[in-house]
Amino acid sequence: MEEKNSLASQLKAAGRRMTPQRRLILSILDETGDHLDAEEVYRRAKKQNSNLNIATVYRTLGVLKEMELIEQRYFARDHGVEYYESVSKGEHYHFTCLGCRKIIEVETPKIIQVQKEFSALTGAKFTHACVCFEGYCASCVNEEENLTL
Amino acid sequence: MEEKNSLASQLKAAGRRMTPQRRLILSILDETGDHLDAEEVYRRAKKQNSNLNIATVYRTLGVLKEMELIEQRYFARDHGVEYYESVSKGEHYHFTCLGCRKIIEVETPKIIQVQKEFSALTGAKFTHACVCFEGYCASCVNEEENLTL
DNA sequence: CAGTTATTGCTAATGGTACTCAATTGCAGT
DNA sequence: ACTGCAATTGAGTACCATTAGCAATAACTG
Repeated sequence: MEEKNSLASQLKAAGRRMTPQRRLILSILDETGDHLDAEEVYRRAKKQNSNLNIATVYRTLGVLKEMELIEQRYFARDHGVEYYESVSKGEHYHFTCLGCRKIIEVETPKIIQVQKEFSALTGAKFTHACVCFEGYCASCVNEEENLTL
Repeated sequence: MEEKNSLASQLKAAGRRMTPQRRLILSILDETGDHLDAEEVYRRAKKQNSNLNIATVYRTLGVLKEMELIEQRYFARDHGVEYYESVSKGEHYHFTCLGCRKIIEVETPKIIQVQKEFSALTGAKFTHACVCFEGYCASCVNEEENLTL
């Protein structure tokens, strides 16, 4: 309830309003550990509000992103689609397995280091880094080897 | 001519044919230092072959990528569009300035290090890393400061 | 030179996202 | 609680980069 109040007041501060749709969509992204695209958010949300429209999902994802409550991601397998995840997780990156489509999260301080070095060198200021890795996970590498033998 | 022969035979090896359109499109990507999207490749190529069709550009970019003669890039400013550049350059990444839209190339071994560490840790095999940075370059940072003062 | 088949050009389709607009709803002030 | 107004919604449509289908053309083989 604390959370809802804070969300409502954050919205208000930005001249926006709290609506059931927004609450619903944010709760879906907060509760899942997955990375969802607009379509999947829509599918899940529609179960609880069958009247919901996909346009509202896109709009809501937009405002939640603007308020930095969720983050936009792209995955190597499909750069044409935007995925979202809640910001509550720490800084991390994504490895997509081309074999089984699994997404493995990669934690490393090195990306931040690159940013710092580049900033120090050039004076540039970073706002965002999009990093996605692509390849085959250990078990898919093994399967592939078995096939080619 | 050595090059053309090797390209032709590479194509042949893959059951493909050499065509003037393919030669033209590859030469454009080879000669420019820029990052071009399909539309821009099309615009430039059309000057030399006014009959060329955009679908051919997309198809050709596809085969050149498959043959690893060019690489696909995405930039933070516009993830909905694919950009291409010739592979002749070394490993590098891109920083897009949100102020002036300039693209600065970032060279660092750290990304490769991340891949190696992750591979060692999990046994995964990398095929590709998509890294794009976004922010403001030094001169745009300065301008911004002047504005807000 | 002829036959096979990859490739081209054209056009229409696709798919994710954004826009328009009338109807609805949240909320501040009464 | 009631009103007024601006923000939001749902529905439909538009948009734009990319892809697919297909008949005509052209590149390589013998």
